[in-house]
Amino acid sequence: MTIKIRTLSDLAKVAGVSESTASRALNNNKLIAEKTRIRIQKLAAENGFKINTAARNFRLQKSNTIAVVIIKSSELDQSITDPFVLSIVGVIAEELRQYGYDVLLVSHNVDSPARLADYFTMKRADGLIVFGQGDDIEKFDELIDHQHPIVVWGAESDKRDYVTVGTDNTKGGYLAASHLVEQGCKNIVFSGVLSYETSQRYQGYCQALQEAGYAILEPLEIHFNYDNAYQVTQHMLQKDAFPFDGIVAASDTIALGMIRALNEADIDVPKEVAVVGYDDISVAAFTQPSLSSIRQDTIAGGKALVESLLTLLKNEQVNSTVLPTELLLRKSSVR
Amino acid sequence: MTIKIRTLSDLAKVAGVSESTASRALNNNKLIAEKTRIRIQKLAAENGFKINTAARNFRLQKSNTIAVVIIKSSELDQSITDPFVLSIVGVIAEELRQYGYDVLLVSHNVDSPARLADYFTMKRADGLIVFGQGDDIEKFDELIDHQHPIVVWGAESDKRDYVTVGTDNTKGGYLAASHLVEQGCKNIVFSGVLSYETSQRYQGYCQALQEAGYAILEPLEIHFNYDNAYQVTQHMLQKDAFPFDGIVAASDTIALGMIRALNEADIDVPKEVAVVGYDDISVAAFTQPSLSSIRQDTIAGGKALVESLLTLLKNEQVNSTVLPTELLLRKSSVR
DNA sequence: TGTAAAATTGCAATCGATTGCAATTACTTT
DNA sequence: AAAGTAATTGCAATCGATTGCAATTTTACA
Repeated sequence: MTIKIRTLSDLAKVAGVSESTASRALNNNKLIAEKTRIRIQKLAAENGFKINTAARNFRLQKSNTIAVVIIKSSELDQSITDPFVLSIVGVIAEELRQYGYDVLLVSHNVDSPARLADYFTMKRADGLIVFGQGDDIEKFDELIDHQHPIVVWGAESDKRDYVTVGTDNTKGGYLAASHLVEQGCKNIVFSGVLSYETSQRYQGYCQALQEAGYAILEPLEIHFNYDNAYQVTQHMLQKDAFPFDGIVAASDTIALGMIRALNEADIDVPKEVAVVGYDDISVAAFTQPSLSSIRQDTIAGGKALVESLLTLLKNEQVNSTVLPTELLLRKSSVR
Repeated sequence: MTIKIRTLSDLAKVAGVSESTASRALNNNKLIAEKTRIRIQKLAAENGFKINTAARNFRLQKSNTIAVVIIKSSELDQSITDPFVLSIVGVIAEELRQYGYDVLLVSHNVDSPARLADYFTMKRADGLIVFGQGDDIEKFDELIDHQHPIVVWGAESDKRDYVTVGTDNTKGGYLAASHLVEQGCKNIVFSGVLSYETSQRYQGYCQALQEAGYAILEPLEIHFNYDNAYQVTQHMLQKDAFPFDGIVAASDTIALGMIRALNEADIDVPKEVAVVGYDDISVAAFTQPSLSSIRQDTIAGGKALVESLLTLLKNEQVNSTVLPTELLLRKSSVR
């Protein structure tokens, strides 16, 4: 190896062929005689030559990259560190790798002037998987340009027709709330700021309470992170402003933060306050007490997101997916 | 807006200037008169023109991207879905965003023929943050080319001088094991396959047992995932081959999987078997029983990784970081 | 052997942005 | 007003790979 083969042109020179031949040989183009192809491929391998992806992608006008966008709806929204989101991201990354795609992990502020379509015009991604419809679905819908291959985790929007993958949130909220009703809770509150997705859970909650003839309460303004849930609850307890005996939490993280505050205030869960979480993150079964939760299957979810997106990339139609959901009963809610 | 401004050349044409001027104007180059700059920037903004990153990065020969590489040391290694790793990845993503870098999330098989340096020659990343030294440090060290900006999460290697960020694993193992000794455990086992990082924890464990004059056991071959830990433990229990009264687990995930199996076999934790985990993942405080654990601060870790890498990218020297670590006592180990 | 068809290979344009250097225009200053 | 300096702007090459089409070589067949 006298000179370092850095570019395709170097490779071609050493092989004594033209750049076009070298390029075609590496891409296994049948236009090139098999003998030549093998010779050049071997030469490349021996000299550790790798194609320059940046140049290649630029020329081909595609990025071979899928951006996983996690939308921050506020400064307090730490969904990028939420175990549920991260675990589904892990699944997506692994899945896309098998299809040869790179994964760009991005967190995006709703209020940022940049729009999601920019990822395409800037040629940074061939497709988008988006988390976090946020609280303002109109604003979110504007972000989405369904001219492009985009799949959203969450709830279907009536107004627009982008593809979503998610679980039946209304049913989830309903299951959680009606279970608490059955357990004899009288003062059931929904806990979590209303995003588009969680507002459907809240709808389900409302429906269950209505059927039971109970008063429907305003949801607690708690953000999707553990600390906020803990602090807000602690604060309410200190002010003696916590009259609830049942909680439908919008995420397990929220549920756990609240339970911690309750524990510390010596309030028994589930006897004094019964709690149902949402997501069924992997540790829910091991919390103290173990956490009843509405299951959202991250593996099925991640796979469905990827599959739908890949189909869109092939310019084929895809319908939104609603994954089955169920209530897992554990100790935090069963008296 | 009669014609769509797609490229810099379009923009220049509409603005009535040359491409060079347009380019410089967008980059706020002082060579261009302020009036012109503002005019062109406004034009670009009004027409939603965004620079083509692919073209730009290609021309500039950099990617503006950091690859976060999670190395799979075997098919059973699911570290990309481990909450500890994912949560630190979340921190990294958020941190790098603030510095304007994109994050490429990659899982990489140790046995894959591709080498990490390929990410550079292929111009896919300007720098690498790597997780998972695996069990074969020699093999790993070969992967790492310290000509390039690479920061590794884990333990320092004696042989090579790449930059690492991690916690004091020997101390962690020591703290965990000697605590179990204090609790009166006689038959303490270390649980988790020995990677380079965990073997240091095992060292610490050995040291503690030695000081106590106890027999040192072979570590349990459990992979870094919840299910494997659960299954292996369950299997041992069924075969009546679980003679331990103390467990130093190599991760919280492992600890939780084992505790689940113990719980189901009606073995009391901590009375019959005391358990200490590792990582202090966010839910450790809420498990049943709450999990004693060696803390690894993901926020400090993520920030240190990013900071070190950015320094390397500036062609400056960085030393490896060993973050402080501590034992958090909870119920799983305190009798 | 001659010629048409098939199989290989090469030429040169192209993707879109950046930048050194040259060219032009605008100011100063005498 | 001339000449020199400073401030702007434009020309054209460049980054590395791909690909339509033309050119060349090989094969087939009469």
